[in-house]
Order: sequence, then structure tokens, then C-alpha cells
Amino acid sequence: MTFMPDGNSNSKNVKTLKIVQSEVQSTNKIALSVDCVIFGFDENKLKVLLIRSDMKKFQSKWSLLGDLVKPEEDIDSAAYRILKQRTGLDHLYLEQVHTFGSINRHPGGRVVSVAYYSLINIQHHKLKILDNELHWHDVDSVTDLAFDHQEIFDTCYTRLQKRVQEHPLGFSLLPNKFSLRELQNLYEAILGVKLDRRNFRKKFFAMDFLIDLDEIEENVPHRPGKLYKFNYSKYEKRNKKWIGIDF
Amino acid sequence: MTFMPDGNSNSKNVKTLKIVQSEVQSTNKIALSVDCVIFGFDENKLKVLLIRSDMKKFQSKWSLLGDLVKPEEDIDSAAYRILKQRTGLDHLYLEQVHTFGSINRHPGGRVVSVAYYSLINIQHHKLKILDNELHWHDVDSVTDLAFDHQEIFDTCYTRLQKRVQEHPLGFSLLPNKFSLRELQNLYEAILGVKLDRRNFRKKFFAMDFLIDLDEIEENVPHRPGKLYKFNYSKYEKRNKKWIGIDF
DNA sequence: GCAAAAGTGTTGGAAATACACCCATGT
DNA sequence: ACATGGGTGTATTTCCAACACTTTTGC
Repeated sequence: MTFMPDGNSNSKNVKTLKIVQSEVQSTNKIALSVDCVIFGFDENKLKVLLIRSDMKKFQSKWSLLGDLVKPEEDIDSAAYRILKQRTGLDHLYLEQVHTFGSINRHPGGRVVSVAYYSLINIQHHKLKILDNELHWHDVDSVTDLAFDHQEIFDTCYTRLQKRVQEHPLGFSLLPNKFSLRELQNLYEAILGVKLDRRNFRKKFFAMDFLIDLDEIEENVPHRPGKLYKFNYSKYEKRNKKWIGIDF
Repeated sequence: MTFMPDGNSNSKNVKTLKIVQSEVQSTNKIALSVDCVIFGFDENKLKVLLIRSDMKKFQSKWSLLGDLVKPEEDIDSAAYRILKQRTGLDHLYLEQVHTFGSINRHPGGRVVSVAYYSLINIQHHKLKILDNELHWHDVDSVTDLAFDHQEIFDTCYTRLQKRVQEHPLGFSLLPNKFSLRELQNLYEAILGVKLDRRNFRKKFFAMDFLIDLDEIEENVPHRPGKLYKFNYSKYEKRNKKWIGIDF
């Protein structure tokens, strides 16, 4: 990055560290925050974690989980910290999506927010902190969030829908052992479509990233399905060539 | 976004505007910048605009075009401003890619940078401002940039390679009227591959987004090719369904 | 035995790939 | 005439979509 004071077109324009430091200090009137869109999957529905806004102005509205980034904190670390504080969880899939920087997006002042999304397995981690009515909402019912959180949510949801088709993210929403039916329900919930069961199975078996655990479901009121887990190490070694122009 | 002072677990935690404002002000010790990776295409090579770093510490290194975001400036606007200042151009394709926020990425202090990339047609806009040795570099020769600009560049280049296959971005790098050979050269340069000429043509004709201008190239030392332009309005009306799970 | 979901194959069409020859122009 | 790239067609393969019946288990 280069600093360009207005009107300065001198080509011998070299700055000492001290000059740059004072430029940085005089310009840092912008606060930085992180907002997390945390997706989960339960009862064959895609869910998202929301809380009641703790700002008076948005008192009746739902809001994403976020916080200001501390001056000495990496932004990715801030996202992990928020996840940890809100869900008690570490080591989750977390992806930066977009940075929202409209001037008036936040009533408290100029706050630029970096949006992340994360996927967590609802079964494995019951929520322990329930402040501000923290709980899971069906993604379909998410409307009219506080701040510009609706836009952030929509962006993250769209990103998830795209990513889940290109990368095996979805497995982190499922139990360690899952049936193909559960996997298909997950994809149908995320993408909002119905898929042909036979073709779905064919596709996943052809990928050859599922490990047959030689176990079957229990306590289901019908013929139990076989259980699988995802072969991450095999997936990591694959080298996909991705040339395919298609608008 | 929600503010969560450490240790505060009161579920009636509602904040007035004044409280939030003071929180924002006490935390805004982070400067925000924008860095632009500006791609062009010339002589069948993909190019990128770089300048010499104007910081003493990186004096011999090349650097991306960037600047601090002003406190009252939208981040997208800042990116357009930088483009305008550096190239004299408006109304360009510009896409936000990623935000880089490591603690020590900038020697002048805590600076978080939002990366954008842009595509411009080198033929149409000769550079008029040449401060800091601004000029076009072959993307293949870009190494060892100042700051963390190598990482930013790599991220943007990878993003371009992906996007150009899904959206008709490439046309903004070409003249208004172009031959299919030029189009293919562009794709080959961006993706770094060789493509079969006949299949390439078949694919683009099948898409049916090219308008045949009934004109031919001039001053070429061989049989001249037909000229086309891209049918943006038809492209906008298309509704692509994009279900296709494929890791 | 009945309900409910598991499991399994085939076929036809579409799209991608591989590949070779003639044509138009400038020199 | 020749060098250069423009322009075209076909055969093959691969992938995807559509579609129906039998099997296993719980009740």
C-alpha cells in the first residue's frame, strides 16, 4: 500500500517511518468489527445463531454475533474469539466473506465490519450461554435484522451455498458418522432444492471420499441405513483441475 | 453486531447510543486502507500495475496501489478514488476480494487493508501519471512485493482466475471490438493454459452472447478474423441454475 | 402385512474432448 | 508460392437426468 497525500505528485516521494506512523495515527478514526454468521443443521433444517440486539435503537430486532476488533488483535483471531465467547467452541471452520464499510451502517459511529461465517454441529455443542435470547433460527425465517445484518447474512448464505458445492464443508454440520440420507437432507436444506436420491448417491460414491464404517443407523422406524465418514486425508491429496468456462 | 464487554453476562444488557459511541471511539485505534490489484492485458500477456513503494523500508520493492480510507469515506468509494487517482479512470469493474488484518503487516502501525481488483483495457487508457515508476508488469514476473502485497496479489490473481470462468469479466480487458483469437489469448493468459481453438469457439458461440459485427480485423499479416462484441444485455437476462456438487 | 426408507441400474441426451482439413489474406 | 492464422465438422467419450422396483426393518 502506498500513501498519497492529495496533490502530491513528486516522483521522489519517499517517506520515513515516522511520517507514515503519523499518517496512520491521524487517519485511524474508523473502528473495526467482526460479525459472524454461524450456521448449524438440525431437524433437517439449516439454522443460524442470532441474538437480540443489545442496542436500544434496535431493541426488538435480531442481530448477528459480533464484536469490535481489539487494537492488538488479528481479525481472524477476533472471529475465533467471538465464536468461542458465544458458543464455547474452538477449532471450527471459519471463512472470511466480505467487508462492509458503508459510512452510516452503524449508529455508534464509523464502524467497518468484516463478515465471517462458520459451520457448527448443533448436536455436539448445546448452547451454554443464552444471553440476549441467543438461539437457533431457521434460515428461511431470517428477515429484518438489526443494522445491515440482513445484507451480511444474505451475502454469507449465498457464499455458503456456493462453497458447499465446491468443497466438503457440509460434513462439519453432520455427526461424525452419518447416513447418506442425512447428507442428502443437508444439501437439500442448504441449497433449497430437491435432489434425486439415486443420482445423489451415485455422485458421492463416484467421488470416493466416503468411508464405509460397516455400521448401521439405530432407532430408526424403518430399514436402517449404512453409516459413513468423510475421508479428509484422501480429499486433501486430490488435485482438481478446474478449467471450465461457463457463465 | 453486538458489543460484549468481558464478563458481562447480564441478559438485560441494553446499551444507549451514548455508551456505544464511547465504545466505538475507544476502540478505533486501527487504520483502514485499500489496496488495488489492477489487471490489464497487452501483447497477449496478463499485466498488473505496480509502483515503487514510497516507504523507505521497502525502497527497492514493488508495491500495489493503495491508500488509507478517509474517516468519512465508504470503502468502495475509496477503491474507486484510488483507481481514479492512479489511472484517471472511472466506471471500471471493481471487486472486493479479501481483508488482510495481521497485526504486523504494516510497519507504520496497525493498518487493516481491504483488497480489491480491477480490470482495465490498456489500449484505451495510456497511463498519464507515472509517479513512483508506475507501470505494467507481467503477472508472471511479480515476486517479492513490499508489505504483504505478494499475498494480496496472489489472492486477487487466484480470485480473478476463478471469476473469469464464471462471469464475463474478461471482456473489459479487451477492445470494444475483438476477434475470437484475442478472446482466446486472453483466457489462455489469465488461466495459464492452452485451449483447443475449435472447442473454444464452439463454447462461446453456443453461449450465444457474442454479437457478430460484420467487420473484420485490419492490418494483420494473415487472413483477418471477424470482430465481435459482448452482448451484455442478453447476459443480464440469463438465469443460470448453478446446482452442481463437485469437489 | 404394512409403512417407510434403503438400496440398486439402465437408458437417452447433452456436453466436452480430440482431432484434420480447406480458406483467405499479406508478403 | 508460401506462411499464417481463420474457419469449420465429426466421432468418441463422459457426464447428467430421468426413472421403478426390490429389500430390510419397525411397528
